[in-house]
Amino acid sequence: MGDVASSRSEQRLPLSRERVLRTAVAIADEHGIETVTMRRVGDELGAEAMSLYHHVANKDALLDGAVDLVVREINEAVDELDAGGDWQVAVRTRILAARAVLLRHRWASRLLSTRAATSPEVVRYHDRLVGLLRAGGFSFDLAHHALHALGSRAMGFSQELFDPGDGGSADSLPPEVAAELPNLVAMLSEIAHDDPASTLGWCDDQTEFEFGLDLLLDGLDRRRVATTP
Amino acid sequence: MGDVASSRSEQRLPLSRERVLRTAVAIADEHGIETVTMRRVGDELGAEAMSLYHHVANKDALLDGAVDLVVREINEAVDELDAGGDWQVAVRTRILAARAVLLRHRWASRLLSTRAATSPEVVRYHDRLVGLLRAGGFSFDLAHHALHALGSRAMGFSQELFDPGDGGSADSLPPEVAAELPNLVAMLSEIAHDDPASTLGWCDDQTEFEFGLDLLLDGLDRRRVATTP
DNA sequence: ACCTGAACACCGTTCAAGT
DNA sequence: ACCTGAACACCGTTCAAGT
Repeated sequence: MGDVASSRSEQRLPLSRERVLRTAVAIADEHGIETVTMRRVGDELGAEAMSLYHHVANKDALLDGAVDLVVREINEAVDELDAGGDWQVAVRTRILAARAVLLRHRWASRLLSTRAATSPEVVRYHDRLVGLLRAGGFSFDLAHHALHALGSRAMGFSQELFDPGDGGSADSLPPEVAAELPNLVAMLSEIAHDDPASTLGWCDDQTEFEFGLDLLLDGLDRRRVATTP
Repeated sequence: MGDVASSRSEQRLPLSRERVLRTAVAIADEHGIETVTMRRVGDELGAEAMSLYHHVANKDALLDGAVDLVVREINEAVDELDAGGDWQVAVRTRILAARAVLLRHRWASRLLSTRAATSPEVVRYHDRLVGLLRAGGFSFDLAHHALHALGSRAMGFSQELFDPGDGGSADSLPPEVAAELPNLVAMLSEIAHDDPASTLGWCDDQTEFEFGLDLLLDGLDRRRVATTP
């Protein structure tokens, strides 16, 4: 019905690469990336799946293009930020702004880390980041290490391997399982004791992201000072 | 031909969950994860694709099981290590051992970060890691932050967003592109100048991984000291 | 030039039927 | 119980044909 692109009133706008990619992003945002199929994107545009091939090479190119649109959105948000002052503040602010955009397109981070394809927008983002580091007194060598050390965190997301809070409270586990996990069980029960209100969802993603980020930024600053005459 | 499981001499061993999963791992190791299909795994075992459904619920379960096999391999490697001494050394050694296993199954890290499914083996790995941190003087709270901060690095891999060395030497870029990337171009040319031999492949993954890891471990130790009476 | 209908190859999966 | 053949729904994609 009133779905992504309400298809009736518009008098069949001609397709374009831009419209195709924007539609893919919209579908992914609303229904998840796994529902983005050539047929579905075509439907949403009032066209056949096969028509898309005049504007994108194939499905891989469509997904690459959709991700690139998101990174462009990041770059636009980030270009407006103040690049002066303390480098740690500038870098931190920039990375958290990138994160805010990615939180609006939750499917994007997985694709971003999956497809090696280094899009111009991704490279541009990193170029500006190196600029901030240089302005903050980093050698090119240390800036280079910094990019690697930050990894996906540079762009505002990190790969959580498992959510320690997922299991709920410690005593929800079967005893024979709990016996095999003495440290996690103890950790969970201490947290539950300290803050009984929050058994589930006691890991605040944003807080944890910032904790890890600050750890890296502090460490990098220490290396910077150590290598600067 | 002499493929993953040479199918002739063996007198049709009965299928089992274990054999199905091991075959999936072997195919992924040799030909890539994208070649692992139900039909292919069946073929390799001299059975029909449909027979697999008696041993795994569906393809998702098969992939989960295959990843779990790899994590079990990590746990076996890691259980043999010395858990005593300096906590940083113990944790570092353990993480690099996990990394060594993952490098033998390069497809696994992507699946590991993709599927939220917190397998018993993954949870077990983290339980032991928390144990090391506790023994090193971490509070449960700080150990918890540490897990988040390490993220996928705890298990030996990190999400590289793009390889700054991928573009080759700086002057291989078209000039109008290079003009848009002043900082990366300068970074690349300085590296090329300092070490002319290595234009491509000048980022050593292992070195960069350890750099980022040490940054985090140092930062965590500093926090530990700051919070310990 | 842009769009389409029919068709193809290849998936995961169901189900009734075999032993 | 374990395994299988045929079939189904749903992909991405090719291609010749339309305007």
